[in-house]
Amino acid sequence: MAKVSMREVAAHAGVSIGTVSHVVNTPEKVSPETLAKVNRSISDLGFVPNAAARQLRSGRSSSLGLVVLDAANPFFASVARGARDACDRAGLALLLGDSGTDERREGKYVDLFAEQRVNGLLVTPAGSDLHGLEGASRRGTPVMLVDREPGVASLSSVTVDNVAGGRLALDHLIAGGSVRPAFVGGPLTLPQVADRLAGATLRAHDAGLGLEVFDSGEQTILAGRAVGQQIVAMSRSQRPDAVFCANDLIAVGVMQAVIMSSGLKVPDDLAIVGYDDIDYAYSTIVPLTSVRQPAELLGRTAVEILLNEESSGSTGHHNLRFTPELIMRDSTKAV
Amino acid sequence: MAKVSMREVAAHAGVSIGTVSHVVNTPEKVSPETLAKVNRSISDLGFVPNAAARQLRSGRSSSLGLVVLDAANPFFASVARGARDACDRAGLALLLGDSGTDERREGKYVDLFAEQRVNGLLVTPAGSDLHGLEGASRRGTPVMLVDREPGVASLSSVTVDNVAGGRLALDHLIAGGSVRPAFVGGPLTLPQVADRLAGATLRAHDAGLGLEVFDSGEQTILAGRAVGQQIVAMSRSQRPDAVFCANDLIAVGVMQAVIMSSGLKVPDDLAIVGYDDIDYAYSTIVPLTSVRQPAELLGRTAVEILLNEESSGSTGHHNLRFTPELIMRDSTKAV
DNA sequence: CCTCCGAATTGAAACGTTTCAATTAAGCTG
DNA sequence: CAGCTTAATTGAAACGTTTCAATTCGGAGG
Repeated sequence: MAKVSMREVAAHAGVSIGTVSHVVNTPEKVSPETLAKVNRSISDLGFVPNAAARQLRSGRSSSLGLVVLDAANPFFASVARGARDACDRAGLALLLGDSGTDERREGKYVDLFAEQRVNGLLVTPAGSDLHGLEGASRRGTPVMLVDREPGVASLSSVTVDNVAGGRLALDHLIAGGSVRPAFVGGPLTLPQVADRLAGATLRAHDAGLGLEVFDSGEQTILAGRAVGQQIVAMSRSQRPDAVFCANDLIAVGVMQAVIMSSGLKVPDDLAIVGYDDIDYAYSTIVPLTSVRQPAELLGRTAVEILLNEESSGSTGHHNLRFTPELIMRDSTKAV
Repeated sequence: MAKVSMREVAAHAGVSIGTVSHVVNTPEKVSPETLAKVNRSISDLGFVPNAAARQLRSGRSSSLGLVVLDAANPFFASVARGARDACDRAGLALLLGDSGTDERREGKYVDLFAEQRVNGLLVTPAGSDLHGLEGASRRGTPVMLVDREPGVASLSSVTVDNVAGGRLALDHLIAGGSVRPAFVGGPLTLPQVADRLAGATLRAHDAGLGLEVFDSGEQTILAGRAVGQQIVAMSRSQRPDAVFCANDLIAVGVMQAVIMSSGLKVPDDLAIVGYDDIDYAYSTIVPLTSVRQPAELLGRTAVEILLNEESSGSTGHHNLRFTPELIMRDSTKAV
């Protein structure tokens, strides 16, 4: 209870403070008897080292900060898991912040982590303004963008190619015989959504097809279901024969609408492709075909690059882009 | 880049270090001109206060630690959100640790947070052994159990009454006309699951009914679907007419199995009650009746009690138990 | 013109570690 | 047993803040 520092432990064990420090950090350089004696005092007194003092003196923090848009989103949960694994392996602690897509809160976490002198900062920015992050980087906290291209900003990043993902999805739908594909997603201002749509549009045009766009507004099951009901209500000749959804939750919603409708069947009347390949995708009524993003790998790699840049003291920036992969299941026709 | 401390700022602005500290912490006690001058130096030099030094000197950490079983589980995501809101309001930062139901990792986080001198620690313990937490508490880090009764351990806690929850679910099923209810859940060794089953069994017996138990092993959609297929395959006379699932994911799995089967309908042939009322429960094909736990409230209250005990310096322990609530939707028959 | 007051600023002492040069002890070698 | 070498321990100086008593300064009151 009463604060107990190395001073008290040293007094209790009859050694110097320096020796106590050695016992805690480099026990192999201490004689066995002293080691035992000091360790006994430590547990007798209930000594807990003070991280602040240690860090102040040594300069090391042995932790990393991660700021995500929404910790409850399965995609980010996976990213966080990958980052955590990489940190574990490097003996670092991972501090997690959830911005809730709020730029103000994001800034608060960035400042907090910078003051903690974390070894590095992984951020999926909520807004379009990256100046704050560039500032933090300039002030000495290495910053890495996750799932976001740096654009003109001079920052490192790890991303997944969203344009390629959109192309991949349309490839598959067209190969399956679709002549009237559509896109469901939103908000269309989100870089991730816009790029997926761009890739899909490109591929459709290549095949001489159009691509009708349904703006779902949000990326939720409910929003998807609303669009799905709209699609189901269309006349047979107007109705798309396949949809590419910007995210699995939207896809699940569309699927629900189709299945609830009396007559239509997935994939015969409407083929569906989702995005992210979240764990739940595998468990939908009709297992969902989806564009998989290597979420865990994204998190893991971000950490590894960060630590690498740091130890090599390299000044340049790394921008790594992964390629997504199509996971075929029953919600689309086999090729 | 080059380390810049208050010393450099003071030199650059031509004032003393103490004044710089005042500018940062109590700007109202500094003359306007000095304030402006120093603030300018701060941004010119890119000064970022060192949290370690501040904390070492002041003793305050202004942060709280939360260790959950699984950050990807929607229930814990809600708990974390509630805790975060309460922390925001108190001007504290929330540090999140994910034990992944691994006692070793949990211990690592507890130690880490204790060394950081967090103001308090919220933990949902992975194992049955609470001695480590009692130790941390004795050594000066206030500990609060979340969603776990302290048993003989002398710790504070915030929980939801699982026995009452089970009773509530069966109440509703029986009122809806069920004469052959069943329970689906697992592992049965998990305190939360065992208590829900106990409450349900009690209520069924009160009504002179039995309660068949299906052990799902895990709490996932897939595990639930497996049990569901088993139920669907039973003869009409053997088959339960209603199931109470220990968790919403299991319930979703059971529902999928029933809907995929040709003939059966929810709730007419099988009524289903879930547990947790996760956001997805509202979005299933047949909206799911569920026992709601006040997850956000749990997190928020845990933080508030912790801060309260601390400021009042009370030595006693508080054990608060919430009562769950039934949310009726279409997966059960209206009463 | 002297005194006294409040506001603004300063100086220096902690806070609890790590780290490294310096010291002591102890064991070998010849 | 003198002279070395190595291992174990010690002492003291940082690290970058906060905090508080002490100081300075410009007026207001007498």
